[in-house]
Amino acid sequence: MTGQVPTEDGAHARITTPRSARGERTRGALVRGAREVFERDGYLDARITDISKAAGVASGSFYTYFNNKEEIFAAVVEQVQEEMLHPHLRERTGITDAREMIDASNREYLRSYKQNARLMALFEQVAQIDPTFRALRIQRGNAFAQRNAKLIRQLQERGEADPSLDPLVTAHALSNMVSRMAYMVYVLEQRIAFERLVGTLNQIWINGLQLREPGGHAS
Amino acid sequence: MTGQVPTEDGAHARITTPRSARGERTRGALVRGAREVFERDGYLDARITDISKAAGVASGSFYTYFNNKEEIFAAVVEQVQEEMLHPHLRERTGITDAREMIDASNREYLRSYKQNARLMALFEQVAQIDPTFRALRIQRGNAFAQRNAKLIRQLQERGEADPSLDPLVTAHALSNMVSRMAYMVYVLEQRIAFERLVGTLNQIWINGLQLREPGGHAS
Amino acid sequence: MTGQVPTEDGAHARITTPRSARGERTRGALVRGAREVFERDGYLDARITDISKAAGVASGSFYTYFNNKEEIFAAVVEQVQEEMLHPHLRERTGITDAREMIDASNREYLRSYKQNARLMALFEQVAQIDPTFRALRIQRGNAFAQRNAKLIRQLQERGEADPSLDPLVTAHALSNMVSRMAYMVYVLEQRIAFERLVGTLNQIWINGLQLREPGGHAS
Amino acid sequence: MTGQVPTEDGAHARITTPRSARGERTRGALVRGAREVFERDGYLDARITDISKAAGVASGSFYTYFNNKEEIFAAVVEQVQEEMLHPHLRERTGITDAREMIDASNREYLRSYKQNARLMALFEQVAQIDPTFRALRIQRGNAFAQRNAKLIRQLQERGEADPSLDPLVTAHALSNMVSRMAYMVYVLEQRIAFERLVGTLNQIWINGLQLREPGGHAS
DNA sequence: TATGAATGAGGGTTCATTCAT
DNA sequence: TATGAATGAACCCTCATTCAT
Repeated sequence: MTGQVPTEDGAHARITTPRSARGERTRGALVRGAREVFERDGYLDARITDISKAAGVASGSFYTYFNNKEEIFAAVVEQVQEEMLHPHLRERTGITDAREMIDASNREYLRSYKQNARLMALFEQVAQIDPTFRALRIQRGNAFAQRNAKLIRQLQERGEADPSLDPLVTAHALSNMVSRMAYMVYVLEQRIAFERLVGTLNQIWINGLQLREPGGHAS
Repeated sequence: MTGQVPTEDGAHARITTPRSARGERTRGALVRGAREVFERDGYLDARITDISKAAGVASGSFYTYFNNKEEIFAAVVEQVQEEMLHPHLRERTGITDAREMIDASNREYLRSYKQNARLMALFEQVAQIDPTFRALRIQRGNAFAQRNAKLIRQLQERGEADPSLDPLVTAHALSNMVSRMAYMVYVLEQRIAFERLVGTLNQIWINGLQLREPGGHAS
Repeated sequence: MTGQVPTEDGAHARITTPRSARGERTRGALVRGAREVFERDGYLDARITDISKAAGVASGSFYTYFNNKEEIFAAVVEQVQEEMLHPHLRERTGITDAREMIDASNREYLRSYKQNARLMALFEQVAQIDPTFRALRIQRGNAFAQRNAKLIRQLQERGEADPSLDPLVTAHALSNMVSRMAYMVYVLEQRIAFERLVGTLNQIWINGLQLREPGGHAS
Repeated sequence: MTGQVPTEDGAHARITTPRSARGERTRGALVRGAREVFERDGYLDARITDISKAAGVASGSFYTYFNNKEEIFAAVVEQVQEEMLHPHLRERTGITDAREMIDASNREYLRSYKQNARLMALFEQVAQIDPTFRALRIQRGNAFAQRNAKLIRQLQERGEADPSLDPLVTAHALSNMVSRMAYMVYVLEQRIAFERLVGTLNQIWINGLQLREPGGHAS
């Protein structure tokens, strides 16, 4: 399995899944080289030749592992995802308070986005250019929104959130708000201090949902 | 004036501002052709040749009026802006109620976005690809946010909005939320009914700002 | 019409049929250059670059008129056919005697083959390599055999030829014999004197068909 | 001996004649694989890589036994010849009648050609492409014609065949006729029934040579 | 010997841009 | 100005051949 992005036609696939350690090393070098070049030059200006050069291999070696730019980009995405998932152990342990959850979630998202700003810029760009990745993006966004919508519904049922809001649309809207702000601040480099950013976004979530204390009385 | 987007280096500019009526016609045909091709093929896949062909002129004629794809895109943008401003008479006539203003503003924005979805998709794409247009986008976003921030500040001062919110960040966040939802629904074609969309976004604005009745008492 | 060999998909055909005299000249130069290179290097070793070079035009100019080697080869074929048809006024004028007809036909075929040996070699090669041209070859062979079969049938009906022969198979066989000998002698350069060649082939035709004098009695 | 087709320059030959049983096996697998790939893809489109793959060996192993495509093709030819000679015991035992001999010979040739049509197509193709094999083809054709010419001469001397025919040219012509018809019918797949084909060709031989009964008087 | 990955020369093709008419 | 053909730099991709293990 080369990635989540399947090639349309597997018939003539000349791609090799590395069998030897050496192959593994070369493939790795290519993915690292690609990431370097992509981040430096952008997706469009990245030439296969440069990727090979950055990886320190012959230009032809690229084609031992990938068929085209799209495919190696998929590999970069995959690798990055592993990187971003492993360390942070997303499984929030026992956060029950909605406000805390919102803060933790936003904080973590923005921190990670800031950390990987170059990459995130790249993803935005490619999603804009390549239909495959655009589809992937949409998919992920939907999955995420679905989860949040469920949460919102639960809060509404418990009387802790504005019942007039459409849960799914709201989930999408608030998520988009956060991700777009992250883009604006860390990719477009509109300077806003981290805490001010998190704080404001949290507050808009809380206000937006009209979050009330769990067992609380309307203030 | 060829557009708001100046070429970095004017030295080699061989472009002609049409002097004759014939020239005016040719230039116009090119801009119309460009828009057609851009909307059909996207910015990247649009070839100068195709634009000329769509305009019904010889390929070489392109260079009488533009130096490259970027420049004609600027001309398309300019033309579109004129189109979009003229008819709708944006000048809000005496809306004073904040809620009404929010509704009017969001409604008009989404309506126009929906109307021109192809074009908006194009703008998003180009902003992602070309630094000049990206800068333009940022600029416009900032101007818009500034205006909204001022509004929010006024409301806060009048005790009608949550005073804990950072006005500028909030303005950006809520604007981004709306524009991103417009993109999601009308470019990525995630089906959400217009009224549900406007309604939900309005509500999040209102809740988010904790808008209170003008003369109202804190509930 | 670019030739008898249609491109499979006309959708993206960027090929230009020359509109100006200059274009006509360039296209002509390319076809001449192609013929030169094909005859010199063979179909397989002919590089597009070399053809352009031989034509004295930039490498990219090739693609103004042709999409690939196959297409320009078709143009060469077409041009040659015109050349070979025009001058020799094939229209046999009132030959009625079968023997004379056979002699005239074989003589003319072999003469022309000898004259254009390089080209004929090329055609053989390409027919062996490219399905499109192979099909063309078959077609032509069939048409020719059909005509000859009709002739044989007539002779048989008039009692001038061996009635036990299958006319179509015989026509194919005798034609193939001649063309193959032409190939052997003029392409593979197996030295056989022209008159001896024609004479022997004529005789085999005559003997093979058991041609009898028109009104004659079996000798 | 790697084959009858010597490499022009033996200097760099690194080829190994298998010493071990394992080597013998590998070489055999390669030749079999090559035949498979050649028949499937044609000579030109057969890639060394594919041959190795078809043989179930690593791509590098190819070069242990062969230097290039041409050489392994020679090996295929050699192997096939052995196959085609062994079983059919060509040694005609005591056929003395010319007509019988012609029939036996043509019948056997066409049968074998039909049987191995794929391969024969391949040989035709390669003879058209590779000078070495072309030369081989010529050689064989000449040897065969020489033998037949001798036969014809004998018949002429005995007064059993048309004395006006050039024996060598006639031998070539009639052989070419048969082989070309075989090609037409079994490679180009022009449908002609086997018996009709043999019958007609036999008759043309007989008529062509004006074969008379051994002891017969001119009719 | 066998393996399978690495190499890199070689040709194809595109298309922005120039230029003679 | 308009035309449309000519130019050639730039990159992609293939695959025979080599080579370290």
